[in-house]
Amino acid sequence: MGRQPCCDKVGLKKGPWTAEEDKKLINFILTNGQCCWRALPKLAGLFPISFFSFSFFPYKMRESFSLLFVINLRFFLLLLGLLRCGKSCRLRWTNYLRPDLKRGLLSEFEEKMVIDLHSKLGNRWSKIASNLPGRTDNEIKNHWNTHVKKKLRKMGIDPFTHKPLPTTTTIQLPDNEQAGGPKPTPQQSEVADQDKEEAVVVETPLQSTINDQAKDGDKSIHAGLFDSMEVNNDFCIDEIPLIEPHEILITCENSSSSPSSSSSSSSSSTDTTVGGRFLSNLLEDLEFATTFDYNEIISSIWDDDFVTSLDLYNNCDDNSNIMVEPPLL
DNA sequence: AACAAAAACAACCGCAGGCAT
DNA sequence: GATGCCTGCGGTTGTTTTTGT
Repeated sequence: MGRQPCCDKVGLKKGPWTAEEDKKLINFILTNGQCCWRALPKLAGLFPISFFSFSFFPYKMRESFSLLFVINLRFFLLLLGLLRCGKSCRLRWTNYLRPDLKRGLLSEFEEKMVIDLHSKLGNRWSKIASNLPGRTDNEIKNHWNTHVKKKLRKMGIDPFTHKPLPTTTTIQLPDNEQAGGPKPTPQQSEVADQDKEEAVVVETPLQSTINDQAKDGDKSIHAGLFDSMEVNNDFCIDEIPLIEPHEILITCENSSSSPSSSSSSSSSSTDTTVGGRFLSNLLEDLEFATTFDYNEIISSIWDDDFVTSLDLYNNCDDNSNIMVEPPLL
């Protein structure tokens, strides 16, 4: 009895993500949190939030002192779902779109930490990444394979054993690399065993230094790291080129909605309300939506007028008619 | 300028482990 | 304990970008 594939691959898209796909994925996760990845592609196609609700936008505020509200009835029609498998969505989010990601090359300090941790943990990239906030296992793995290995070899250090290379040998790939990675050293095996016993923290010399810093106050390990490295931990939107800040649709509901109903959007997908309806109900409309022209729907929703009015409202201090829901991460 | 090779990076694949039934 | 599902992990591949000729 074989294991089921993670998804039905027929008709699913592969390869690089488009800005539109990113937009859908970000909008969905920011408003609904991360629910089960397998179901996400279908749900993410349901355009976010104020579904069939009335959105009130101040209109012509500059031309007239009388506040004119235009009922912006937007049929946030169900768009086609993301044609990606859940696994692909998860990878895209965790490796590229997550707001807390740092991007760009690893700093010298981070690189040293990676080397240090690799000497203890081997190729367990996720464990290594967990010690480097804002970095993903994939990123570290790639950096290791493209930069660090070469650098260590140049320095005469075997990147697998972390011991000095024999001086007379020419640089060549060790057998274990070609066979798919190093076998753990006794030291690494020991660490692996420790891990099995549950949450044993491997403290490297570098981490010890950080811990010492942390002891001076309430700062966490990572806070100490960040302080010493002058790292900006803010969501650096200009480092995520595909999505402009204003393109991220923020949940907006009118004042008649209670805060509690809004906050419920972080609950499970089956309970999540979207504009007063349940997602499960929305799913039923999927076939209805597919009868519309996809591009037409996209353009109608993301037209300049709409984005401008949304920005205007979000920047308004007196948001008496609107509630902006913070991203749920 | 054109092409090839190398490097860098993003994404995919298959497996393993955890959990619920 | 067996089975099925979901998620996370690590290795690998494919694509894009950069560099060299």
